[in-house]
Order: sequence, then C-alpha cells, then structure tokens
Amino acid sequence: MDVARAAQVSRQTVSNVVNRPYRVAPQTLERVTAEILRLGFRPNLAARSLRQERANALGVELHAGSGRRMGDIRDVFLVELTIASRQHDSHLVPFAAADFEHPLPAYEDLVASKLVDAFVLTDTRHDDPRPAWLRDHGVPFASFGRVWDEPEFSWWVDVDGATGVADGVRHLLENGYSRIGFLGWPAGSPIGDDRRSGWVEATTDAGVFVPAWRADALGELGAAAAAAAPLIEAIGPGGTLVCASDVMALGAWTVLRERGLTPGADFGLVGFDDSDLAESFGLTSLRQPLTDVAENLLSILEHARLGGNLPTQGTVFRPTVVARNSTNPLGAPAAPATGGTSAGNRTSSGGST
Amino acid sequence: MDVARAAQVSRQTVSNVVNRPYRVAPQTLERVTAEILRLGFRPNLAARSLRQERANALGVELHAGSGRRMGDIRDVFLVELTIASRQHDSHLVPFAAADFEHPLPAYEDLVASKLVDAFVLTDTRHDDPRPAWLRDHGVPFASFGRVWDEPEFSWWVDVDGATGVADGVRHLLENGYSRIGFLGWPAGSPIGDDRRSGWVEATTDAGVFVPAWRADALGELGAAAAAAAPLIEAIGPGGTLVCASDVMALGAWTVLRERGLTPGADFGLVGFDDSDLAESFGLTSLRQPLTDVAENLLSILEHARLGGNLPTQGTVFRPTVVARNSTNPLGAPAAPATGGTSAGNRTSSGGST
DNA sequence: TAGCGCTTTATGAACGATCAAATGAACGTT
DNA sequence: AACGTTCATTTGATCGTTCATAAAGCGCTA
Repeated sequence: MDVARAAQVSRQTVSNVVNRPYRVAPQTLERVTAEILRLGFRPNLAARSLRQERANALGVELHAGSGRRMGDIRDVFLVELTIASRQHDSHLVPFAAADFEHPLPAYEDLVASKLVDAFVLTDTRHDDPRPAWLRDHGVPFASFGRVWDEPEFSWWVDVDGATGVADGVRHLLENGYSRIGFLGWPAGSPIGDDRRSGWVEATTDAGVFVPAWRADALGELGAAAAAAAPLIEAIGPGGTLVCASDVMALGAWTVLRERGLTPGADFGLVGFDDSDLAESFGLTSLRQPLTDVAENLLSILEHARLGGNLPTQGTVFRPTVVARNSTNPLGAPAAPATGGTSAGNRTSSGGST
Repeated sequence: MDVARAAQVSRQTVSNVVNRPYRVAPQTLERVTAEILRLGFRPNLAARSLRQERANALGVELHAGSGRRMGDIRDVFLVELTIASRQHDSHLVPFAAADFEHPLPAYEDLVASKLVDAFVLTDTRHDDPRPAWLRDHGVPFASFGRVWDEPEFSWWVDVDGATGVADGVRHLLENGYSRIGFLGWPAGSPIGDDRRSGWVEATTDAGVFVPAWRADALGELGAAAAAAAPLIEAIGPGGTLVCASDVMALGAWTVLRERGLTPGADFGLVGFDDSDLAESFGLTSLRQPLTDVAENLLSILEHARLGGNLPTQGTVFRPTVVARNSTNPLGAPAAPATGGTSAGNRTSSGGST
C-alpha cells in the first residue's frame, strides 16, 4: 500500500487511522493522515466489503408499476435517503423487481450476492410477502410505513396523518376560517382513515365539527372535483376544505376557479404531501418530514448492526403546515403565486409521538 | 466453494459456468448449473469487483437543490435506469453532492473508492465542471442531455423537443384544430428554443403559422396563466396551445376553466413531459421515451468497456404524443377523465434521428 | 532489575472470486 | 507410435482490505 510506505507504517496502521483513529498515537495519526490526503487515498470498498462480509449498502425497491409510488413524494424521499445513507457510511442500491407482483426473487438476488445487507421497505401493504421473508432469512430491514401484518415488528417510521390534518385544521382556525370540511378517500384505507380522524378530532375540539361536511373520492382529480362540488356548495363561501392529498385539493381548486372563487380569499384549501403541485398552485399543504424519516430509518438499521438502543415501537413523525395563498383569507392575488414558503426543500421539524 | 464440491469440479469451472458457459462441456454445464440452482449460489459481487477491478456500478447524481430535477420526470427516469442497469449486469449508486454547487468531490470519492466505474450525468449545463473532470480522469460517462461545452463528445442521448412539438402540432391538425399557438420559455434556453422551433416549423409547413400566437413565461404556474390569458383571447375559441411543459399547459388550463371553457371541446391543449399532472388533468402531452434513453445510455457505457461500436454523434429520441381529452374536440366530459391512454407507463416507441 | 500492564504497531491469514498459465484428454495426421 | 492441435478443466497467484493475534515500546511497582 502506497500510503503505508510513504508514512513508514504498516498497512494495518493505515487501516486503523481510517477506521479507529483513537487507537493510533497522535503523531502517527497526523503523519498518516497527511499522506492519505496527499495521495488522495480512499479504501477500496470492494475489498473492505469482501473482508468484512458486509456491503454497507441498502436495497431500495422502486416499484415500476403505475401507482404505488408513494404519492408524489418518492423522488424527494429517495434524495433524503441518499443523503442520510452517506452520513451513515453506506449507500443505496435501488432496484426494481422484474415482476412487481412477486418481488421476492429480486430481494433474494441482492441478499445472496451480498450486494446489500439490509433493506428499506416502502409501500407496505396487507399480505405483503416481504417482511416475513426478510425476517425468516435474517435480513435486517426498516420500513417507511407501518408493517401491518407483523404487529410486534417495530422498526418502522411513519407520518402522523391525523395530527397533520389536525394541524391543518388549527391553521385554518388561526387564520380566521371556521367552516371546515374534509375531502378524503372512502373509509377502509388505513392512511385515509387516519387523516380523516384528525379532521374529526380537531374540529370537534374546536366545536366546529359538522359530520355532513365530508365527502370521499378516489385519487383521480376528476372524481375529487366531482365530490368536492356539492361539498363546496354545502359549506358555502368563506368555508374551507382539508383534503387527503394535494391532487384532491386541486380537484377542489378547479371547482372553485370555475365558480369564480379565489382559493384563500373566498374559500380555504389545504392539501397533503406538499408535492410540486402544491407549490405551483400556491396550495397550503402538509409536508412530510422526510429528512427525519430517512435519518431515522438509517439510524435504526445502524443500531441494528452495532447493537444500539432500538425502538420498541414504531416511530411517528408529525408533518408541518406549509402555508401558501390557499389559506390566506386576506385576498391573495388571483393567479397562484410564486409559492409561499418555498425556501429550502429540506426541513428538519417534526417530533415523535 | 460449496457448489464446486457438490458438482465435483474446481472452483474455476464454476466460475466458467457462470461467466463463460460456452467454454464448459454440456454435461458439466448441466451438472454444475443444477447444483447452483439447488444451493441458490450467487457470486459474491464484492469479491468479483475486487478481483476484476471493476464495480459494475454506475453513479447517478441526485441534485438535492430545488429545481434542477429534470422537470417531473426524474423519478421515472431513475426507474428506467434502474431496470436498464439490471439488464446490463450492473446497478446504480445514487448520490448527492454535499454542496451541489461543487459536485466534484462527490465524484472523486466514488471513483477513488472504486464504488462505481462510470457515471450517468443529467442536468448538464454550460460551464458544467463535471464532463471535463471525468474526461481528464479517464472515467467513462454518458449524459442524458447534450454536453454543451465539449462539442466532440458524443456519448449523450437527448430528446428531440422540436420534433416532439411538431408531432403535437400535427396531432392537433389531425384532430381538426387549425389555430395553434405556443406557450414557452423566453428565448435563450436551448431546450425552450428547441421546442418552440418545432411549433414554428410544423405550423409553417401546414400554412397555419401565426407569429403573434406566441407567449413566453417562466416555469411557474401563475406566470404561465398570466401569459396564457391574452394568448387564449387572441387565438379565440376553437383554438389551441402547445406548451413547453405540463405545468405551463396547466396554467392555460386554469385560464380556460375560469372562462367556462372545456379543454378539448372548446380549446385544445398540449403539454410536454407527460408527468403525473398530465394524467390527472386529462392533458394531452408529449412523453419522453425514457425507456429508450436509459437503455441507450447503458448500452453506450457497456460498449465503451467492451469496445463495441460507439456513437460518433449524440443520439436523439423522439417523444410520443399521449392523447387525452384536452385535444379531443368532440366534447369530452367536463371533469378531467381517468386519463386517456394511461395503460402501461413503459413505452418503447420512438426512433432515433 | 525483573516483571507486569498498557498502549501502539506489525505480521500472517483470510474474505471469495477471477486471471494467467498449466495440465490432461481426445483426436487426427504423418 | 509419436506428434501437434484443440477443447475442457485445474492449479496457484492475486485483487486490497480487515481480523486475530503477536510483538515491541514504555512506564511503574515490587
């Protein structure tokens, strides 16, 4: 090894400098470090991986099928996960199952070839075969989203939809609105039910709960608009709608505009996910703290390896309200604005429950 | 090695079975293959990578800063790249530069630690330091998007915006529209100028070019709506707009809806990129053939390694028109529909020029 | 001063694959 | 029967690091 010769130490000492500097005498450390910098030395990760029998890499499945892409946030989530993984001295290996109905072979490949040593799961669902398979094969994993079928499994992180929506409701109340409806998905989906419950709770607390001010639709914009129309009628001008997603909020947005109403000034709107859409349309939305989620997932997996303190139950993060013109009652410009609080994309707010 | 012992051959023969099956006698091949399957053997990729001095991995930078995320298509592009890389026996390593204004250290890290042996660049721009650095360090790379500063560099793949927009214009003509305007970005951006030229060309060919039916705006929805309003006024009902992006088309869309006009029936709209937005709003759009782009990039890099025939000039793919209600003159439902040709997300159309 | 303990550095082996070269087997040619 | 060729398979070395362990240095105590 070049560095070793240049610094007149053994290769093992160089290894120690890189991996356990505290074991090395100060002046040796300095001398070797100087040579490392001078020669631009970086450990060959393949060799390290081979010797340590550990890849320092995480598999992340990218579902190719339409839908199942985490709303619009997958792109941002991947960025956050990428950044977080670097801080944990590892990297991501994205992959897609050849047949996305049967993902296990892809997981098996990655594990058997030792290309990754853990996974981050997303889009978990009932009857998801992955958690059981990974558990049975002793492969560590952490999930963004609850793992429904394994109640005792606690290495998951999720976003508190109920509290998020409740915060959205309170944001509306603070801005002077008081007639607050909810546009969500039909009962039965865990995420949808969670978000709706936040509306029930927060409006009840404030004494403004009106059960009739609720409608359901499935994801599509058209369906959302159709469901929103009578609701907007019923709630009336000066009212508001909190929606289970940004797309749904946009459905309501289009209804408002067709009636000549200005979102914000005439009728408040809150979306969910803070997707690019929300920024484009000046839509107030609930941003998921994906930076925290990613960091937490990585942290769990690191502790799983090194034996730190692991969560005994799932972790839930709270979204933050990103206020834009659609909840500004003071008459924002008719055209959607440049995008309210659009400063940095990365936030680090949100606490656990 | 277990497989070797089980099949009673040497470890090298197992290696040959995996990597050069044609060198192995048929019955030996069969016997070893059977054992490989039975034992679920997969080569340890770290060991292979160490010995071959090659990672079989591609670095892909994910720009974290807002903007610079390839419109809305990065997510889809990453999926396509992931799938393509698997077919080329390699995998992706996504990364983000700590300081996205100075990306080189991140590239240097990956190269020096031999974690990747090539890169796919995106979002190349003038004065991009990356191409020169990679060239100077002998690191192979291919780019999605032209590499402006190095005219002799030909390992890039791009999408033919002009032809795409021209196809959009022809699609409108075929559907019976004849008054066709263009909403784009201010002159000076290569991509914007390219797309606009397709409008000029195709309308001129058809004898329906009206220079005044053009407006410019910058990316934001509000600005696009503001620019679209007078243009829609000028072109009049029954007219159409081809737009440089889906978001701009949506700006026009909102203007139409506010005036009680139905996109398609009353006024045609064509967007660009076929993002999720387009599907949600039933907006006809131009889909970039990302499957082809990804495959081509991987193919270039593979040939670069093995010495196949390499492109002597950049490759340009043609987008495809995805027809939806916004260009259906026969009066589509007022609410945006479930999404026209929304079948599979992966297409393989598009030829090179 | 011998012996002990602690810190610091060095040595040999190993991780699991592929490379380069050698060996063995089969076959036709002279 | 000896020889060269080709095909199939094996052998030993090697990639660059870290592990396990040994050795060296050094101060302190008995």
